Amino acid sequence: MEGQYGWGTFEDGWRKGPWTPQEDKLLTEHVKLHGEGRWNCVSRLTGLKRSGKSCRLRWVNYLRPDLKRGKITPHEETIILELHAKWRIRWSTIARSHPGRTDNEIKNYWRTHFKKGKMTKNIERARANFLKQQ
DNA sequence: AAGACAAGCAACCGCAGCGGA
DNA sequence: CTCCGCTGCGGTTGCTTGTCT
Repeated sequence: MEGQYGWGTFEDGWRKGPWTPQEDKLLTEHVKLHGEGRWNCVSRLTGLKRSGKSCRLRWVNYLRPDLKRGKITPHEETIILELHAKWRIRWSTIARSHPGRTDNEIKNYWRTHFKKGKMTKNIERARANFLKQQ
């Protein structure tokens, strides 16, 4: 298995950096077999040299079968704006209310599209709409 | 064609909360 | 009650890709 890890490095016995298709496969099979959770056991059970933290992140943000992937549509953007008006920076809560998208994805989208003063009017409008519905 | 810069995104880090021993 | 390990969350970093000059 040596030599196929790209630039990933080892630290304290754990591998870090980008995931390989082999690692993805191992993790996917593990979740299929044992379900989500018990992330700290994944390395022991599968032989993956990844921390539980890293495994959970990879699964939640990339491997989950119900993920939509692809670009965020204007409709989804509106939903995100409204949810943000409601929950502010509770990304995980927003993600749960918006199936198919991850908190990391929403957070990244927000930071690149809205944060730097861009589309402030839209954000305000969404917040006003939300408050009106209260 | 090539270098500089910006945007997008995957992944890591530190911390807090929770539950079991 | 306290300690410790595990999980989840929000913030941040840095690599990759696209665009501009």
